[in-house]
Amino acid sequence: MVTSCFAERFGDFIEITPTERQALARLEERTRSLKRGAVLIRENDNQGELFILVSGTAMTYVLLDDGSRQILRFLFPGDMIGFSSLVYVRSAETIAAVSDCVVAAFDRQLLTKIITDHPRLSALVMTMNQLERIALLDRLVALGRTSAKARVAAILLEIRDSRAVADGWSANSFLLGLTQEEIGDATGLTAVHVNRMLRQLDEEGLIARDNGRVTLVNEAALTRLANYTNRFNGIDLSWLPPGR
Amino acid sequence: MVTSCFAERFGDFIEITPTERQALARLEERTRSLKRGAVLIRENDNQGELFILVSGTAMTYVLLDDGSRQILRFLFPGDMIGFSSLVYVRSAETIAAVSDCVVAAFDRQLLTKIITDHPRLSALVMTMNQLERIALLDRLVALGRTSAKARVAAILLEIRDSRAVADGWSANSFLLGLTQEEIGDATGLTAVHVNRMLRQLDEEGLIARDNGRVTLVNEAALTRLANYTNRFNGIDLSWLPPGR
DNA sequence: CGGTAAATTGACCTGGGTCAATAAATGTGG
DNA sequence: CCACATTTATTGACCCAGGTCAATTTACCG
Repeated sequence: MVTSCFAERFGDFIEITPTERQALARLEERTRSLKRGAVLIRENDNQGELFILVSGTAMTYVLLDDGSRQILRFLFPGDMIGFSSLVYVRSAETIAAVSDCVVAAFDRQLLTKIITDHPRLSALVMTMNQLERIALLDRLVALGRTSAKARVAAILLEIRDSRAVADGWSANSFLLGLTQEEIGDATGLTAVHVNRMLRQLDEEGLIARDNGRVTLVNEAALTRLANYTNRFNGIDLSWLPPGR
Repeated sequence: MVTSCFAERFGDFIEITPTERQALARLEERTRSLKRGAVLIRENDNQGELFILVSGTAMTYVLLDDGSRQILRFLFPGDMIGFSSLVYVRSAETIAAVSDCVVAAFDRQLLTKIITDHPRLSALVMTMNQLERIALLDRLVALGRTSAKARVAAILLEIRDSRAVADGWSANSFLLGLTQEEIGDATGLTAVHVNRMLRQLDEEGLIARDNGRVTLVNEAALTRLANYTNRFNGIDLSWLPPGR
């Protein structure tokens, strides 16, 4: 049976046809392993390749002149990587492995072919792009208008839910897999302040920590505090064209 | 001659075929006028319609429980509106008119049809979505890692360049068309602090102001200060499938 | 077991927020 | 075209959330 990380992402929503599955499988033929910290695409690079994350966690970020870093998004298995180097001559963001990862590389011409031959997959790719846009949107709101504590709470929930989708099951205790500096760079805070916020959330009984492992003790309160919405719910694919 | 705001957006890059032009024109048949301040789509709404902005300036924002607002993006003629209510049952963001505007409404089924019949237009829609994603990304970086002054400078440049694309010509003096409160809600600042930053930029000789009109006196310095990249340059459409 | 990356914590500082008062600008009805 | 009402812009005084710096401690790794 031909498999595809990307297809699995939407397995619960739609039935992929055999032809479609085959087309998607072609995207994941050439895999490559990355060690924690390795850079896959550097800002301003362009090698004309796209990727699908097969396993592990990756992230995208931008470095500023003063050396500070803004992490834009964490990536999980099934995520498509590198659209910004598709549309622009130079990539707007750097993409790097947060944990050891496996990625599948494919040429942009393969995407062009899918768009031409498989309208429904084309719509799925659009959907993925929108989901990603909305993840950015949520983080943007958090950075612009919520407190440090809320942002840290939000990222804990986001990581838990993203991992749940990739792994297929959800637990309220999980390995975070991020350093406090990474959390800070994602939330627009310093590592020091992230530490203080984690301690507070801990002291207030909202979470418990044990070496990288986080337990969401009071998820409802955390969700409220963080102004968090689980974006994996409420997806609507009723507008998709039929499969080919 | 059939016209399309959306098509014009990419007129410099590719030659649209007559059939394509016709398909796009169908998206803009039903227009509607909006008064400044009117809400087109409310957060959590869903009427299953998409829009193209024909004239004027609009914005998307999210309101938080405490009443604060984060403006995500300003929209200009040719922008497609409402993708988040396409992919989700409920819209993630509110869309409202910043100035009096005209929008064209079309049913999501029309988009489905375009995806099915016109692969190249489908790729163009994807491109638009990416451009929008990258606009969010730039703002995210600004909010997370740059100073208030830099963010205000960035928004001035962004508005100027966006308007230039929509109008087809660029000037270093333009009507901002935003209140300082709107600038604040877009940059994650208070209106009061936006005012202070504008004054500083003015005093430092980077800009000049005269009622809502802004003149970029030292654009190079402003660009450097803001860490600004003009995303209307460097677009690559070489991967697009041929037109039908 | 030494060496480095990551987490913690305290002391202190500052960029941007809050509150409040005033002045300009813009709109509205008559 | 005027008088009044409502936004919007401006400025000062003061405050605090989150940053900076520096010192330890703890975890991880060859």
